[in-house]
Parts: sequence; C-alpha cells; structure tokens
Amino acid sequence: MTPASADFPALRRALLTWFDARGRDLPWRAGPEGRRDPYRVWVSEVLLQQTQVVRGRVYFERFLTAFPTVEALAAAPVEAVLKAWEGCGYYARARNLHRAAGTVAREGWPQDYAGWRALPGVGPYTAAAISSLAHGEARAVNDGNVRRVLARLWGERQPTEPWVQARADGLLDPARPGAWNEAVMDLGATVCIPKAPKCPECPVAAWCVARASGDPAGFPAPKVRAAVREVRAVALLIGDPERAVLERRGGSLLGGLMGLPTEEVRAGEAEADALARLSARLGAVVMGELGEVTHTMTHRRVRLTVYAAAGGPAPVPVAAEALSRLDHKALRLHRRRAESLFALG
DNA sequence: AATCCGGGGGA
DNA sequence: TCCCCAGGATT
Repeated sequence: MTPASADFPALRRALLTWFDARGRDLPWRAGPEGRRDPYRVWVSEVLLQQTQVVRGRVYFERFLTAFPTVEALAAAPVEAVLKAWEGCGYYARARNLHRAAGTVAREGWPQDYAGWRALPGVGPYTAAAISSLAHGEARAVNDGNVRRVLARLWGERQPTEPWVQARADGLLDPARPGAWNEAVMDLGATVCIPKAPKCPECPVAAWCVARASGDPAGFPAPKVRAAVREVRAVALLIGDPERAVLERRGGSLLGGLMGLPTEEVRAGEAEADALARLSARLGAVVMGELGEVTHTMTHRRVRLTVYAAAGGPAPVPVAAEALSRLDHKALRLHRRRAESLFALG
C-alpha cells in the first residue's frame, strides 16, 4: 500500500489526468504550461505565502493593476507598494518584492532555481514554484498542501521538512514538473483538505496509507503552536479619521506601515504612565478616552486604548497611507464616539 | 529546529 | 475557539 517507486508512473498519470480535468482556473495560470509569465507567477507566489487563494486573488488583481510590470514595480516608491498590500499582512513580503524588483529591473530575469532563490523573499518553496512553472525546471515544491498530501500518502504522522522534500523530489513528474506541482497543490486545496478529506473523489486514494488506516484526517498530526501573548498599548488620535497624526512603524512588526502614535503598556506599568510617556513624546495634550479596540494577530492579542489628543505634529491625509487593520479599527472609534454623542444630544 | 511575522476562512 | 493557509528570515 505504501507508494513504492514502481507505482510512481501510474500514480503520476492518475493525478495529472485528474488535474487536466479538474485543476483550478486561476488568473496567474495564464500562458503555456511550463512557460508561464514570470512576473505574474512571482507576484502570485509571494502573495500566496501563508495566504489563502480566495484572498490572494483579490490582492493579485489589485497589485497587477497598480504595478503591471516589474519595471513599474521597481520604479514605484515602497510606500505605494505597501499601500497596495494594505490589509494583506506579512508586510515584509511587499518590502522584499519591491527590493527584488529593483534587482530584476537592473539585472534581468533570473533563469533558474538558484537565480530566483537569491532574491529577497524567495525561499525554497517560491524558487521551486517559479522555476518549474515559468522555466519548466524539474523542482518539487514543498508547501502546506504538499506536506499534508504526502504525509497521508505515506501514512507519516510527523513529517519533517527533509522528509517531505525527499518524497516530493522522488514523486515529481519529470516530464511535467510545473503541472505536477500545481496538481499536488490543487489536490491538497480541494480534495485532500485538512479536515474531512474527500477521499471518494481522490484520484490517488488507491495508493494512500492514511485512507487505508480509516482516519486520513489524523495525518499529519497538528503542529504545536506558541501561546498567544496578551499585549496592552495606548494610542493617540490627533485629528479625525480622514486627517490624523501618523507615525511610520519600524522593526519587523508592521514595519513600513503608518499608524497612530502608540506606546506599549509595559509589564507592571499603569496604563496612565504609558499614556503620559506617549503624550510627552509627541508634545500633545490628551483630551479624553475614545474607547478600546482589540486585535488578534497570529501570536499576540493587542488591547489598544485610544485617546483623543491635540497638539503635536501635523495631521496628514490618512487615505494615502498604508495602515494595519489595528489602526483602521482605532480610527473608527472616532466616528462611533461622534455618533453616540449625537444620539445623546 | 524554533520563533516571529498578519489576517482571515471555515468548522 | 481552534486550525490552517501555494513561507521566509532570523537565530
């Protein structure tokens, strides 16, 4: 039952036949198999890192409209690139994509796996995807779909990265590497899904150890995740939702994005002390509390108390800047407060 | 090998 | 709520 090398040709035929009939029709799959437009493939692959396809589609159209070519992307200021990425998360992807576009515009397109892998933001997965899809290179992708599909085929509950890559390399169809990669990912996204996999629809069910075990959803075992950290912070809204004082965030968390001036409430510190630190830093006067918003990211839960304030730096138009969801929530408090005051009056 | 980096879909 | 998503960079 375990997929043996001797079975690979039949297994490949079964999956590729299914793919040719049932593969997803996606906007970045334009052009002949193995010769896809490298720019569209590249943008889509970066956009889809840890982002679901239904969501990626929207951002793909938005991004390609704003930056139709790699030259246009390279020529744009990074702030414009972040604006197009606004709300999509993992903003280092946008910064790296912009930086790499400069390299490509200057030096030309990478021609193989190693060339792609050298660009910032292009790791093993993305380099394998682009080189197989756009150049026809025999490189096997290893993503969340591949990991799950192969763990189930082989009945492996704890697949390590090297384990998955080795199986993916061996199973890759050398004649149609790009289509093969897309086929495995489509299978993982539409049939071999995390919960309640649709084994009766699966073209390779006959080879699947997990299916034979009677509990395919038990493969692979769930990953243990770090606990979500609780964070408290205070922010100042100087101005209104249309024009407000904004600061550019540095570091890795929301780096490059603009946001309301914010200070974290340190462990053991009173919120009032953090607020005093914040208003002193800006040279602003706190008028009153606007309310509280909570925002959950992958590994932290932020509780942000927002205060109306006056003075400090000059407000800027908000619409032109790229802000995180957290800051958009904070800005909305202003309107809510105005509405409640109106209702009371 | 572990952690961090956003945000949302779906159960 | 919890799990996962066409991962990459850093340590």
